[in-house]
Amino acid sequence: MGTRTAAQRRADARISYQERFAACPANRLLDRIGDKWVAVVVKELAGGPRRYGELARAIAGASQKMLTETLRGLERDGLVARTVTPAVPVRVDYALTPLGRSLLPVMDAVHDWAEQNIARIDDAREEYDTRQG
Amino acid sequence: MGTRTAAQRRADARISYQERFAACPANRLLDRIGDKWVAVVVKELAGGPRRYGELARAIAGASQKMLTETLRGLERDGLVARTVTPAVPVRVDYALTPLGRSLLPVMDAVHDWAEQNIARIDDAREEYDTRQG
DNA sequence: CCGCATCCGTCCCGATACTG
DNA sequence: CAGTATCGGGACGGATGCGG
Repeated sequence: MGTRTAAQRRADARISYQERFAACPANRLLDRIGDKWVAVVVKELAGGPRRYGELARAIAGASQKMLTETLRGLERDGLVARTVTPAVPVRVDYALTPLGRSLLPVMDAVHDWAEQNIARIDDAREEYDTRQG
Repeated sequence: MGTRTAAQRRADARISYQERFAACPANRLLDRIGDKWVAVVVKELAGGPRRYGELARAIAGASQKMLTETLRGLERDGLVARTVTPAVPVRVDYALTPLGRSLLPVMDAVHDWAEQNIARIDDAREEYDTRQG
């Protein structure tokens, strides 16, 4: 011992890298907003508070499970506020917090770039695909 | 027949929604830049062209497979250019295309927001977790 | 040096059924 | 109305070995 194999050194390097990677704010944010349903939910809530059922109908593509999990995650991160009104039947509202609203310009930047450049990406993709079958 | 069950109607609604979802430029872009290694690779290439081996060493956390797949995906989308120099041994360089460079401000916006607000997210998360064990 | 092929574990996500 | 519980398929991502 005292010496390590190349594989061990690579593994160690990877682990320490993973730690720094996980600590990087930008990566963590992308992990969050890259979640499949976050963008749509945030966009929907940008128009004001919504009840759970309203979201479920507006975002028909998401299963109940994914919608709930997405909302829970956003709530945990302080981007969305969940308000329970005890009544019969129960009423639950979701709304963006100030922190969540501060994220909207970033989402808009992403959205705008996508609108303007998606055609170029599609072209590049098509050419790439035809070039190599 | 002629009538459909509620389950069928829901399934249909979900499918048509999925199609619109997949067609939305912003979602497609997030799908791309949300990929685990895209952000780091783009950031690395922002500093100029890099050889494959340089990228592999700089991004020690990614396996060879993921690095190659990420680069291929970016190349397919026209965000990265791949240049092969026939020699012995072969030399391969990767660089951002103009389209890829136009994405940098967007990535910066994400990065800046993350830098400024990640602490708030961490606080919210900690409070949420302690509140409900 | 650069990358592909293969195998394999994990975890995301959807479908379904049940609760208060 | 607003969830929770559980199960299963399939994609994602990592390790390893071979090929040009």
